[in-house]
Amino acid sequence: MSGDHGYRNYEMDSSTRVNDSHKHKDKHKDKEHKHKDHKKDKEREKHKHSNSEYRDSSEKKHRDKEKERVKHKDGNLDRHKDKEKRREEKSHGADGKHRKEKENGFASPPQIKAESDDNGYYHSPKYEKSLKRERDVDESEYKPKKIKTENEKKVKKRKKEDDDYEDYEDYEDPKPKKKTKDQMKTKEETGGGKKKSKKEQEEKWKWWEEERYTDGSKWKFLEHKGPVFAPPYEPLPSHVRFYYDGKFVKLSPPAEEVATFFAKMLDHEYTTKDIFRKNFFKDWRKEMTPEEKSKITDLNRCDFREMHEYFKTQSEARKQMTKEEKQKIKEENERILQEYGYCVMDNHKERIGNFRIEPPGLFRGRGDHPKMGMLKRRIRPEDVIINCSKDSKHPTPPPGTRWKEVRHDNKVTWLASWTENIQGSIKYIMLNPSSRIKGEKDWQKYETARRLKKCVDRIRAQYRDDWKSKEMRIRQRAVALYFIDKLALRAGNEKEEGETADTVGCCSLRVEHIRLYPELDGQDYVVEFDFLGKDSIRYYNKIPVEKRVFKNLQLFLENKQPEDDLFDRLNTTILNKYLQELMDGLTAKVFRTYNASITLQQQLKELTSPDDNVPAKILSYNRANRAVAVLCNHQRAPPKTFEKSMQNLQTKIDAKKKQLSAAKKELKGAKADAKASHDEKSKKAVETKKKAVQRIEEQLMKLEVQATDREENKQIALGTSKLNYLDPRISVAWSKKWGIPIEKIYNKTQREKFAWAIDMADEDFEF
DNA sequence: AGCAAGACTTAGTACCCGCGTC
DNA sequence: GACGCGGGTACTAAGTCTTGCT
Repeated sequence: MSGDHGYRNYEMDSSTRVNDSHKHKDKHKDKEHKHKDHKKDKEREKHKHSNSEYRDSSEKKHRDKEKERVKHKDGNLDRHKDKEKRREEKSHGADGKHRKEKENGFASPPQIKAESDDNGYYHSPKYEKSLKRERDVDESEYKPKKIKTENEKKVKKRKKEDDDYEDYEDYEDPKPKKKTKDQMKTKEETGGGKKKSKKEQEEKWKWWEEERYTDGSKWKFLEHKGPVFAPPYEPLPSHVRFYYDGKFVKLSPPAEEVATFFAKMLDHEYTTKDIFRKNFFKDWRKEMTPEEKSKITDLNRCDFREMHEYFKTQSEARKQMTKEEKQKIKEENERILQEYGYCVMDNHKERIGNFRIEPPGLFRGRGDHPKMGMLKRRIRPEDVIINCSKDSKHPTPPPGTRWKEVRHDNKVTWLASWTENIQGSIKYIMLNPSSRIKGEKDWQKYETARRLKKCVDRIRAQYRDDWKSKEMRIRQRAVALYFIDKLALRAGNEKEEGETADTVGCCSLRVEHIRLYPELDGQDYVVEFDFLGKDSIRYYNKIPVEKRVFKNLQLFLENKQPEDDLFDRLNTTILNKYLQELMDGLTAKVFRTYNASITLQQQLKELTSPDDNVPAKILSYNRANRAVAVLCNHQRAPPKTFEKSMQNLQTKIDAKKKQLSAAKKELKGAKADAKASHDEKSKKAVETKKKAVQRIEEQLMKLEVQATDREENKQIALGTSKLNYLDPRISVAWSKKWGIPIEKIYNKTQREKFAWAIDMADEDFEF
């Protein structure tokens, strides 16, 4: 593991997403106090009478002990002090934010602009308007002439004078000058072949070699066909019945539809949970006719089993369909994909990420979600806002309907949006990760992380210094930042209580989430973290910290209740404002990206042995990847089939071993023969046998590597870090350096997403 | 200034589908 | 041809951070 990072401690069952069994349960469900400051004030009061809530007596004991240690002061005094301090901070605090102008979400250092102006652009005159992004082209004037599906004339990249990217804040020119115009020709991807190859080639557009918008717009032209709606509800056949109190009740279609949502989930654990049932029933009743409403008053008396059976049969039947039928469905899906799955953005056909509107159903929150089971209502065209360019062919709503609105906002990237009814948040239809608009952003993210690399030492020195600050808020900020940096914790925004599962990140950690051990297992100053993070994934870790951090934590804990905030003078806004002062574009999450990527790079260096064969090198890669996943706490439920598939693999390995010893025996025999007879034939036989042994040895080794890999991966998910945290150029460089085919590292989708990196990084790329 | 709304990234899981195996 | 498994993908929830309004 990379030097400075804490190890995750996996002795405990650390992989569990904790639902209702976990202790962090609704401790303070105080809906009226939505805002933190009030919240804090009120909480203190509340705690005077809320200590009997611990479910587990041993736990309570522990907490009691903890309480004894802490001397109580008057909470009110504290509170006033808090406020005063905050006011004071404000007065001479944060005005020094010399934020550089940001355009298009890119922090654009002046030199880029200057340079651009000096050098001008090279672009194919044909597309002048679309490429002249700097000058504000009047949207209405702009008409796309042609969709570039083939390799359009190369737009030359701006010339890069200075190879040193130090001065080149945001975008390092990946391969300055090395490329010639004609490198657009993409080689056929290995194995990609077939009829798709033509299309793929057409679509390969190297957006990363073009200029970016700097005027804050995300596109100049956008045309699409709108989203695909969920199919309308099909009432159940009359023989499928619903029973209430054992008696058949014919439901009205709306009520029936909602009932089917529940019926479909019958063998899911969700349906046994009280909150789920309560929420479902409440929302279901809203859909009932008055008669139904008066009749059906108790969910426990409802019998959905016949409906459930029906759906099971249906899905069975679907599986049993003939090839032809399946083929037909597939073709239909393909047709829809072709029609609705793409849009035209600035002369290029781009894949849409999610072009289907979420179908109605029962809300499945993760973890202990207070809204689980609520009805997620059907979205109609009247709920949907369309975003496209004025001069595009607007999508037509389904017959007899209309859109809520059609707007032309090129400052955003979405094509359509609607408001969802569970949380009231907005959902969007956006482009695929392989699109220019997502790729640029992704690239930029890693460039920001690389800029952090250049000043991280300074920042670290600063926060270490701040541990000694006279001001509490600064110490808290410094310790929090230390956690974010060392442990790759998330920022931890405030959440509205009662609206979501009770999960936390760094800034929202509460006293109850950490435990301090002056000494533990021979280590000094150990902090134990135990909390539910994003998606209610448990974070459990014991890590030794520096004495100063430890003392600070003790200080922060003084006079607090378990459910008080650990960092009561800090939140993500304060933290990010501060970070912004340290480096343009720096926020808490950049540390995660930075530490993940740098860890991968280090680990790859450390783990790859030049003499290893390809599978062994890949194992090393996966291990490096795994180190990152562990750092970021990316967990998964061990696959249900895990044990079994491990066994299968073991059987294979055993078989291979037998085969190997047999082959060895044969080789021995052959050698003996050769010795005895000295003839050519037997010599040849020895050679063949030798080869066979070698081959089998290799196969065995491959299997063993596979087994190790899988075992180590049991509860760790590599995908998330690979997709979101690791600068793909590191992986690409590694694969080029060791001659590992990129396909071994990235599957097709990943290669599409990271096309920019695969194209631009060479083997000496350094993060 | 403070906060909610908005936009966009990050996240785990369910399920599908193609492939190898029996 | 059925089966099962494992990777890949679709889905959508849950975060972070920014924007814009009062």
